[in-house]
Amino acid sequence: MSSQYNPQEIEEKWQSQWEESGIYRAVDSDKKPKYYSLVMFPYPSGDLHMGHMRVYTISDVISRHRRMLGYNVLNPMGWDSFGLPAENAAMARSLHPESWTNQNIKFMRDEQLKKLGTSYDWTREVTTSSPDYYRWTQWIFLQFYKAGLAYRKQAPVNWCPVCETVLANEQVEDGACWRHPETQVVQKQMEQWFLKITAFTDSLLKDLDSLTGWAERVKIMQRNWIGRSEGAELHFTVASQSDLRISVFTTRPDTVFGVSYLVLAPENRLVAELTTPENKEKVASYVAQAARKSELERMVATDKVKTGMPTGSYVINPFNGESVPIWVSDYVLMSYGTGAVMGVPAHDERDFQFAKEFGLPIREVISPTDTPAPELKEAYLEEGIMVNSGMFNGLNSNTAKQSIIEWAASHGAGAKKIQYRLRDWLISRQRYWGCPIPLVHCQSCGIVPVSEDRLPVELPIKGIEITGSGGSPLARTHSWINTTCPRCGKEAKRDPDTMDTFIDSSWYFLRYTDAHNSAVPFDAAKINYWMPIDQYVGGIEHAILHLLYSRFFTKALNELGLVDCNEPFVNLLSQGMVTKFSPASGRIEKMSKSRGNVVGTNDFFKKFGADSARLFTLFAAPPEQELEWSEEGAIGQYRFLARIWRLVNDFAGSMNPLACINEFGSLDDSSKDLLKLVHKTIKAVSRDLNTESFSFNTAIARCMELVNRLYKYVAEKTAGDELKASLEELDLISFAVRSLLLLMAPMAPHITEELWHTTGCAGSSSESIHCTQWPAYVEDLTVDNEVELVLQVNGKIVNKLVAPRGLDRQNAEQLAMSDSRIQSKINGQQIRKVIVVADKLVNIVV
RNA sequence: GGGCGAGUGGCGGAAUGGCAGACGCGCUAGACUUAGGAUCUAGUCUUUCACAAGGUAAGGGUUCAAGUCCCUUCUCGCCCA
Repeated sequence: MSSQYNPQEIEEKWQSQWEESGIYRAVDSDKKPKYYSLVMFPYPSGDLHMGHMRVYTISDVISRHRRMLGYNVLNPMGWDSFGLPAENAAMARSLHPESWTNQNIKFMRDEQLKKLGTSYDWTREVTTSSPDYYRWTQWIFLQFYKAGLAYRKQAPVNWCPVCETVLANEQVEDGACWRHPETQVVQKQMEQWFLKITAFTDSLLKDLDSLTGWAERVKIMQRNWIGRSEGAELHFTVASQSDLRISVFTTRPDTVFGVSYLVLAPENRLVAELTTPENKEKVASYVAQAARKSELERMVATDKVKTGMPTGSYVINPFNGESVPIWVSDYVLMSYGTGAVMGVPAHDERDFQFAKEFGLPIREVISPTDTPAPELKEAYLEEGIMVNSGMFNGLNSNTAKQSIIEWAASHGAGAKKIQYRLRDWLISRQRYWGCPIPLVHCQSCGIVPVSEDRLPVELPIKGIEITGSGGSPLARTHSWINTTCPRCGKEAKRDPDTMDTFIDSSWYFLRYTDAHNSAVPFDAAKINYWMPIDQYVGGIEHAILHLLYSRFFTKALNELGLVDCNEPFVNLLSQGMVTKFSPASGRIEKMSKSRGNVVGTNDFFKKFGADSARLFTLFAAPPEQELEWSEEGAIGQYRFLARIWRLVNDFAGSMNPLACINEFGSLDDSSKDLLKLVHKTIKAVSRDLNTESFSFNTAIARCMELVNRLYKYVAEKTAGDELKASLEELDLISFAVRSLLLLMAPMAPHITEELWHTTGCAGSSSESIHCTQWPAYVEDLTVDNEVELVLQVNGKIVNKLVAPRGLDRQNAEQLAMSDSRIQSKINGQQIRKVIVVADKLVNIVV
């Protein structure tokens, strides 16, 4: 008589027992080898759905597996809890961001992550919006400031003139404010804080090569983001002011003889200086118009008609002495290179469009044939033979680059330059719900850091009004913004901005190693015991920013002597997103609330249990691929677990918990097959869960095969209603069941724990399956003595036959030749070649 | 436009260059019953009564042998512009 598989009963029971016994707590400096398993921590938005659960499941399986392999596992969890949604929620429901956030954290922790059956060490939980945490975010910022890694400069922000506030990029929709689409957002210059990530450009780029445990595509994305390009900086002297030079960066110095104009970015300070009086009005209005566009809009507009305005000034091309006009256009960005480019219409697409639009000369200087074309229909971008280029004529354009640079260098007209796309990190946010910047602006002393023993600079919680307009809430909170200067004691003001939330998440993994230290951000011994992270799991959407910033922080802290490691994440698994059919669009899309295609966690857990949900997300697709949620598929996993439940419960009375079979003994053929299958399954699942592959889907498939085989075996040994098996055979079944439970334990932690106890495997000390050693297999028992040999003629399968394992070349060939079907296929033709693949096939080529 | 990746049954997906479609979902038939969101058994790429033949987006190539490697084309996805 077996009871029904009732997941909600056993899952809740084990979750509370695990919590009580504290089996998932990591031990600092334990003798066992350490394993730091990390999953990207969530923003506490309030409600996780099945789509979110995938990443936590994957990371949890890895952690549990490693624990069973004998590692001292650190598997922590926390909350990336600063950010705009909390402010929006505060506005929408008149709740304080702090209470809204804390409420969400409680629900997500207790009702969602814990109910998934995760094995986190909750004693190390961190919350980035808690003063205990952001105190150290501020401390690290001050270390960066002292080391010259944080500095201040002017930068544009999105400004809504109606709200009188700064908008985040995601609050700008089609160039308008999200709250009133009729209001155009403008770009406004403000003094803001930057972190000098560019000081680490070389190391961030070069060390990617050492990250062999990262997917190549993620590394490529990072490389592209850093964007190293080799070229030259060339100087053009202004015609009317021989002491003024404009520098441009170009990757194509070989096209310098084709320059027919120079373009300045609208924000370039030289614009005002170089615009002649008769053009002032038009240029000023153009610059104002450009300010309304976001940088993204300007970059994306490659195919659109170019706009621009001549300044009326000219520069001299140092190579040919020509005088060419200076224009202003928004296709040039101030933030990249020097904010000025040379226009070579014949050999650059954007320049070509620009020249066509404004009737500027298009002069070919690189020709595919070495005979100049009469008229170019489009820009020629490839290398070729240089023409119209004075002394460089006839050279190959690619090799001429070097000569051009040398000429420029010897004539004071430029030099070789390596340019990066990566820019310094603007971290000031004109928002409330973020980490305050611990600096004071004093009229007489300037910028003064808050002294470290006065940290944290706490966010004011009371008396805050979040309305979304009238400027930053912090700047309007007089009791907070007004302070005294730490140096001279006179009246001063705090910095009104908060830090980008990417800062909070750039070091959270370091705090987990010593989450409650109130003297330092982390103890040196602890951090160097745990770091670096052995396996990081997270969404591909963070492939660039979060990972790059975290790498930067680690390198900076390493330089400051606070951490020994130089790269935080040894292995990285970027899991694919979860999709589902969305009735709104009629398409399969990423699961999200706004698309209306979410599957809630708790309804599913109640009906089918967390184990079924876990198994389905692991089974339906390999971790790096997209996964389409399917209710039927998930129920299929429930059926699989119920099948295990019945099998094990029915057998529990005959169970020998200690059985471990490593040899055939006097077992019959069918039993031998089962024994081999058990060993094969252990081998396959062990390999599938290994770091390189993480093939959870095939691991589960192997377990299913074992269960199917066990059902058949038990049926074979059953006469009437009774199991008629020898003691040896009962031991075999016991061993199979025990192995199955262990193999499935990381993936389905609740049901395996329950059955581990009902079968008596837990023993008298009642030890958890999750603290039990991962099963071992005997290699000899994973190979078959007889193999199926495939016989081919000219690569076509003719016959298959059973042959003893380890047949040598000659014997295999002989066996094949004597086969009657082979004989008739060859039919006396001449044999040209025979290929034998040991224990697999014989291919006869005629 | 550039970079990267992927195209395999009705569906999700398996397959160190060596038997294509493991495992699951769905479907079909049967059995059984305590009628449950059951369970068990068998079947399920295409054509064919069968023998057999064909089949991994399309076309070409390398190889004794290609889903897998190379080239061209198409489609889709992601990132960058």
